[in-house]
Amino acid sequence: MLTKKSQYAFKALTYLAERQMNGPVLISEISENKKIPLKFLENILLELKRADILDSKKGKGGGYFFKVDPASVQMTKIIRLIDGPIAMLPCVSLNFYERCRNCDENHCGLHDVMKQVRDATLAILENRTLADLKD
Amino acid sequence: MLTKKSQYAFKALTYLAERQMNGPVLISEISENKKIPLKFLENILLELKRADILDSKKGKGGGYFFKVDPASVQMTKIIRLIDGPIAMLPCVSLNFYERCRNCDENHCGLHDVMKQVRDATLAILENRTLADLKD
DNA sequence: TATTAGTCTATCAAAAAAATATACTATCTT
DNA sequence: AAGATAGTATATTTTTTTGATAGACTAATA
Repeated sequence: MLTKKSQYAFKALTYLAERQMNGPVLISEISENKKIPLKFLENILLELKRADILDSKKGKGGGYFFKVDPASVQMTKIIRLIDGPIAMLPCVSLNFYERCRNCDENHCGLHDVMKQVRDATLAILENRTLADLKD
Repeated sequence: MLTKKSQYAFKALTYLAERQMNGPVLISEISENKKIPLKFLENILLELKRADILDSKKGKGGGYFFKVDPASVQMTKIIRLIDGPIAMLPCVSLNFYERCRNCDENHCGLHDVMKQVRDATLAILENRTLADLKD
């Protein structure tokens, strides 16, 4: 399951993507429209800014906006940034790999199945970008 | 990510599947061999018994054993029993569905993608049973 | 220089996950 | 029938993660 945090992130990003042309968007506007707790949203947007996906401007007329083309950001990037691993087991994760104790990855049936699930999942998510998420 | 609890469940079930012929297996034997906290394992096995996957015998010569053919139990059954939903969003879950507020499922891009991920995942997991998990 | 709006860091609360404790019941052996 | 074996049933505790909030600070603009 995705956490609420990453769901909020996707909603906020979708909102921003749709308003690309209108210049910077206020955190408070996103918060109200998408029903996301303001302070929580601040943290999320900041994280997305630090990851160079968004940028922001302070003061009057300020707000958040995309630093890069939404179509260039894979969904996997957001999930991994906010939630962490996409795979169902640490020993099968590409970006957050951890070896599993008590079982040999070469002969572990669970490992094999979960690797297949991971690949099937990535095949879909890597072909989707933030531009594909219209609400 | 699967919880440790369901990972433990899979390990224990694999161990039991491999020892089908030898009669009932002690909880303590599984616990030691698979390095699963004994008391935690007791709860897990009990849950699997209540779900009619395992059965048990008390007293000397007792222990746990399969009630049904391991080949007849899909992996999805275990995951849903122990962890709950397989889907990445509640609004896309078949067995634990919850409607999402603040977005229309018919026009939500996130919804669509996650539905595809769910289907791809299930396509794999529904074709695997406990008999496929050799360690 | 006042106002606007994002930044930073810390903290808190609630929920979920992981583990443990304790008393009880059924079954087998002698 | 007694004693040992081994699962049953609940409850509690601890730890981690998630979700949310607070408050002081900084940059930009009019």
